[in-house]
Amino acid sequence: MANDEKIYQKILKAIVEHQLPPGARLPEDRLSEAFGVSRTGIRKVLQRLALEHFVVIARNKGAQVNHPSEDEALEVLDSRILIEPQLIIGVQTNWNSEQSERFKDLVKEEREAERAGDMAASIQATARFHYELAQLAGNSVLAAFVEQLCYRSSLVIAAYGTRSSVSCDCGDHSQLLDLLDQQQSHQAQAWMKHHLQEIKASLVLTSQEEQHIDFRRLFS
Amino acid sequence: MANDEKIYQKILKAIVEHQLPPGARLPEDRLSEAFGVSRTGIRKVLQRLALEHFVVIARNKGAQVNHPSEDEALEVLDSRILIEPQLIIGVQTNWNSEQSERFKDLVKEEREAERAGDMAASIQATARFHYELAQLAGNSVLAAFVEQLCYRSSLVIAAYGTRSSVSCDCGDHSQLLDLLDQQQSHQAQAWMKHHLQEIKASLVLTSQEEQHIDFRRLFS
DNA sequence: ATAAAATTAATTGTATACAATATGGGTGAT
DNA sequence: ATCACCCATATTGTATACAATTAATTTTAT
Repeated sequence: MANDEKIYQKILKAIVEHQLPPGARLPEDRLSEAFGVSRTGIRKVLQRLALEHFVVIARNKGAQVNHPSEDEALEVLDSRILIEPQLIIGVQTNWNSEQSERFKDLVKEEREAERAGDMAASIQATARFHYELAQLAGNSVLAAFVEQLCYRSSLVIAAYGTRSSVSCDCGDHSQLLDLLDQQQSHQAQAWMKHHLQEIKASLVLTSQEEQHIDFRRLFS
Repeated sequence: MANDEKIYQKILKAIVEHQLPPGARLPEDRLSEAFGVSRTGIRKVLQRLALEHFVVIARNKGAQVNHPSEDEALEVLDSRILIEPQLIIGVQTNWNSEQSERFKDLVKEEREAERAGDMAASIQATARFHYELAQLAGNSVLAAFVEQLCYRSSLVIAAYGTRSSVSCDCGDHSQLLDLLDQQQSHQAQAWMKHHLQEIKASLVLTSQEEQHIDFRRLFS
């Protein structure tokens, strides 16, 4: 793998695993000495992360981890609700016992991470479950977009999520696998939609988070 | 607008309008002298175009306009078929006479460009119709993705399209506007799906384009 | 004359230097 | 004491220089 790519992966991992919280500044020279490359390589990575909405770059002010707005948070989840259930149709046609085993392993990983209290691993495993499923639908253009949306969801959860958002306790991913095993694609589709709506509903949007609080009203 | 952004827009325009055909090389120094900036700025733009699949960058070999594979071509269209009809629901709820007028103007632009034989303007207007419609659905995350898909479609048409792909002669966009005016959202949805399927069907996938031709068989 | 090898030219990859811009601290005036 | 202004510091923006790689051309040997 190219060196840039490695740096990109490491920073992205730190962001989606909530090691770098929304709003954290990412100064170029600090990163360049941390990774042992010049600012040139760091800039390249930061620009990419910015295009993918993981960081925001303000001119002459540098990059910081994106703190998604409430609108953005909802739109990311709504996008997944619109796309992922539709992909189940394609997933079902490519479903076989081999895939079934593979995804059962993934669920096992999720469970172990959650049991161990390893939130970072838990977040990664959950996202992987969703976007590897998307890949199975056979459209790599859509799968790449869903992958991005899954990672953006991790960022959304960092900003607005609760314990239940990450651990997905609206039921287990294994329920979906059972439905796929039984060829109940229509129910699997409904399950996916409901699952994502639960995640969306678990977000706490305070709706006044530093967006011009009306002090006059507050203190009179 | 930032200088980078202007250069990005110009190169992207040249690509989607088929001024720069698939496969065309994009040497950094040539571009840097053309735009009057150093290679640094050009590289930034090329990296972005690469992430968005408009160019491909081979290590130590530079950038060239992407020549989408047949798979990619079909997947781009399939993605639009999956998403855009769904967006019609949201479009209908935000539809009013003001929007109706705005889109009628856009269709007029399309017609004039086609009548004048200005293919570049025709391509631009057609793409705009689709992604401005997507914006009206109220989800800017999805709208941005659809915008990208529309531009990628222009590239797909450059590679595999026929006359009918660009001029969309499966009927006119104004038909959709009529359905929206009459609140026939379900039919509008069906129209959109059919419209995109027509574009997909108009592609000519020769299925042997320089992918290891069997010379022995050919000349014996 | 052909094919392999070596050299030259062209192009990209990376680091560094300098300029431009924003941020924070401090001085001075009111 | 407070506010405005200016300077110092830190950080990003852009250009350039040099290294590394690839492609092309010439040379040389068979």
